Amino acid sequence: MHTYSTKQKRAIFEYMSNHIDETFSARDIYDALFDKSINISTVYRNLASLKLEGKVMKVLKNGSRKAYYRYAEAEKCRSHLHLFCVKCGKTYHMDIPSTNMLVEKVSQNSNFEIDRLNTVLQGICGTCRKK
Amino acid sequence: MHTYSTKQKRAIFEYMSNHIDETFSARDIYDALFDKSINISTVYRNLASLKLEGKVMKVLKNGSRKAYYRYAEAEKCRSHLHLFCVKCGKTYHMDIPSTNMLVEKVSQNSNFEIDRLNTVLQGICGTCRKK
DNA sequence: CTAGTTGCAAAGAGTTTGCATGGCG
DNA sequence: CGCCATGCAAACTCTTTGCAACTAG
Repeated sequence: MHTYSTKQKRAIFEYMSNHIDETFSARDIYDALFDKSINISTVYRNLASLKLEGKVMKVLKNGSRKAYYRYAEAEKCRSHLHLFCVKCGKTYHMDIPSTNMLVEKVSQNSNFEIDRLNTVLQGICGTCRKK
Repeated sequence: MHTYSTKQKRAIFEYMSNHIDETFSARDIYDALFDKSINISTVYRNLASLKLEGKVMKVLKNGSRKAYYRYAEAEKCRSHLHLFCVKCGKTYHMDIPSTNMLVEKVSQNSNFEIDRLNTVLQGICGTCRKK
């Protein structure tokens, strides 16, 4: 099954890639692209499709029952952990050798293979802690 | 606002505490206690209540849009990380130096305060990897 | 052309809520 | 008794799906 490049899909991806590290629900994107009048089903279908392609990452936000998505550079994100600030909604990339090494240590010690692309550490970022 | 100890709440908590480390959706519990004919709304209300009391932990499972809950011993769980196997649904408690170090390293390097009770590392456990 | 994509409306799943009734303390 | 919890049904939110019309390649 081949996949086409439609103006709706391009608009959604363009919007997300212009807002790296912000998380969006399907509704957020629908609203943000209101002027382009893209149907909400189309937003859902394209988010699923972009996720399959590894261009977008799904984030589960605790305390919320809906799904959030954010721009993802698959190759880079597969190698590091992500931090998600429950206050401001930003995603932080922990591409630090010492933490990456620790993730591997955890894998070895527990024989548990961590899925970095789908794991998001929940907490509060430095900026929000100061407030 | 005081809270009462009802037979429904006791049944739900008893069931969960007899199945430590397994995760349950509201529906799972509703079905498991079918003979007690507890209303599904009551299950939801009590899960929320038990969560507030720290007796139960909410788990977001990726790829699913529903919430899962599991028995939690608040004090112990506040100090370690949890691994959730996306294959078998079991939760593992990583009370080992390397994971605790991971949390501290992340805190130091990024000034990010990880919420251990709400963070669940996603992956595949040793047992499932062998299959 | 022709297979994938869109819009629309309707269906589904999971969860929450209002209200009268029931039960804990 | 008084207040909280329960059951029931209805409402809600988020997401998915069927289908006819449309469009990218």
